[in-house]
Amino acid sequence: MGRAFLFNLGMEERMARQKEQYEGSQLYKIRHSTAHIMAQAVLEKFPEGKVAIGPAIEDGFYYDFDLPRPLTPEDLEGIEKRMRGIIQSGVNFERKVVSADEAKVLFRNQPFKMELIEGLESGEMDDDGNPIDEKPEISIYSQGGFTDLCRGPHVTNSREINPAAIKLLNVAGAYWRGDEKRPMLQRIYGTAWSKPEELKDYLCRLEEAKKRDHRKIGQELDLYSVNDEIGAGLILWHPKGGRIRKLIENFWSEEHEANGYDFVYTPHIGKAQLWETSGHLGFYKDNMYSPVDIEGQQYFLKPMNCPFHLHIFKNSLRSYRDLPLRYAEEGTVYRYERSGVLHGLMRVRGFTQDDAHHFCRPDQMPAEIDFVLNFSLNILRSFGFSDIHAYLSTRPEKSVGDPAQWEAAEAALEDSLNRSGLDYDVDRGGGAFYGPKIDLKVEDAIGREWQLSTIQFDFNEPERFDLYYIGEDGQPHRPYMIHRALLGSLERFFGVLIEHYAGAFPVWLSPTQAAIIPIADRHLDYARKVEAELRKAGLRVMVDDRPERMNAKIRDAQNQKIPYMLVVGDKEEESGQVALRLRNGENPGPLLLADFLTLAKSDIAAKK
RNA sequence: GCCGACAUAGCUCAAUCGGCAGAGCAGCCGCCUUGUAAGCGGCAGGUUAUGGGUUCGAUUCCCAUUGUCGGCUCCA
Repeated sequence: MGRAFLFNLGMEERMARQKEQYEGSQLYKIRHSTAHIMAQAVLEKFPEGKVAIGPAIEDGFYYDFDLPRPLTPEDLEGIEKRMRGIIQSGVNFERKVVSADEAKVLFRNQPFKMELIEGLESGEMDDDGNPIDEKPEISIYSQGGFTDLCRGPHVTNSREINPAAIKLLNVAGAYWRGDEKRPMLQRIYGTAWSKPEELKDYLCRLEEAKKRDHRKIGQELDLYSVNDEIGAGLILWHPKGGRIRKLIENFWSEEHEANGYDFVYTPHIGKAQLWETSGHLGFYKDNMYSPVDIEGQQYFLKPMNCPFHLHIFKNSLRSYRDLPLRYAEEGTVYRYERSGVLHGLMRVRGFTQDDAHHFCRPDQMPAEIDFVLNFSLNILRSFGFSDIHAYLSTRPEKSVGDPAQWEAAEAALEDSLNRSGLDYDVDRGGGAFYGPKIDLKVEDAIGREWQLSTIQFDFNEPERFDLYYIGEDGQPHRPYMIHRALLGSLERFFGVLIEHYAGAFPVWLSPTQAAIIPIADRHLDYARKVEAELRKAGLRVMVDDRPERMNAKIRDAQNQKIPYMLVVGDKEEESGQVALRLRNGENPGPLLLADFLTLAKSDIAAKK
């Protein structure tokens, strides 16, 4: 995504206001000032160190340094201790406006600051390195012998910071100005709050996120793995993960079937010429793997499915009566990702997109957008994502296609968003060069946003492949093409699902829906009868027939996050009942098998 | 890719200064026949990620490779 140029519209205005509110808040000042105090502590330890920038960020702050040696965790402890000392000594933060020349003298030994001053002086960028419109005044802040180039604001005295509510979190590498061609600096991340309880809350939240980490749960529940010998970023779906994937795919297929999609299947490789025509070898080559040679011809692994779908469209002469056409495919693509960015299921090198391409007439386009947006929302909601935010990205400076078409497409996207009632942001100029798009992001159970769906116009490929249909007038016309991935990739979607539910998937997606737990061996026959009955009704159940105590079986079922545990003993066997226990620890107790079945079926139907 | 940290049994983790690699869980075998989150005993499990080097001797020190983690950049 390019740099966001935000316009005032609905939610973004609210977000901008929130951001402004944050930047004016005491907490913001506390964090920003804590960053300065950290820089002071670091420079006391490494007088020859160079400082870069150190802003307050969401939940905390960071500061970038160029230091003579890598920092260790022990260094961090020492720095944090010294910071508390500085805070408690009650240093004042003093602001002073200086001329560029004065600043240059002050910071003559700080090359990064010098660069910032030059930026400020020429009126090109602010002290965070962001482009600005007006030439700002240059201000400096000093505290306890440490002076920093800074716009502020800051606390007036360090006593406003609670030394028990700050904590340094970790050290990481970061490029100066985020540019990989420039020096790598050491960035220390920290967090700061008004009260110690808030710090504790925040650390709990981090802990909670760690517990939900799909990589951890993926192993605990035996859902998937990656293997050294196979390769980084290549996913092995284990039986339980595979079961869930299959359930997702079945639901996906049914919904697509019922909504006018056709299913297509396409190969994993295609000749160089295909990717020349599509333009991928021009603009996407960096993400594509080296070609394989087949009888002297170069073939590339596909990074996208669209060229194949375009060829299916092209394979027959199309009438305006045939449109819209909706081709859907769970297409597995391979993209080169730099080793450092790989991350569990979220960022991989081979993944399956739930892809589709819509081809329609210009007059059908608004309805088609409405359709695809609503279809997407319905599916996402079925998976338990109720908080969905949309992002509309419009025409960038460099683009292909007729500007009038762009405008029509953007208007259709925005109208459709308005009709949907969704909150949305507009990223003006943030679209791809080939068309505007809507991205949908879902909020998970602990408030994090994940991008899943994307709905993109493409004015490029129909042109490149010379797609046309015959109109009412008997003449060829270029169709509109919409590219959409709804769940995004099955791998990432699975990762998001795992984190959203912390592994406790809704019943309809649980690999095992009920564990039948016989108390003693003599209950095994009855347990098998219950199993057979539930199987017949379509439930995924298992009997835990290990020679273990009931308590152990309950514990294991609970840890496996199986939705229903059905304990069967003498009483249940006599009365044709099962004793129901839920994975949240609730214990509704005995009920007739038929009643349990009704309950389970209603939970499944409600996608609970 | 870059910066930093890390890699020991299926999993979670020990092993002092360079001196015979160990525990819990899981697995297997047996005993117990059990009422809502771990019953008891035994057995087995290792080229210490891979390759090289230093050393009388390397899990430990050095180099390379692969992978993982935290970030940067990028992104479904």
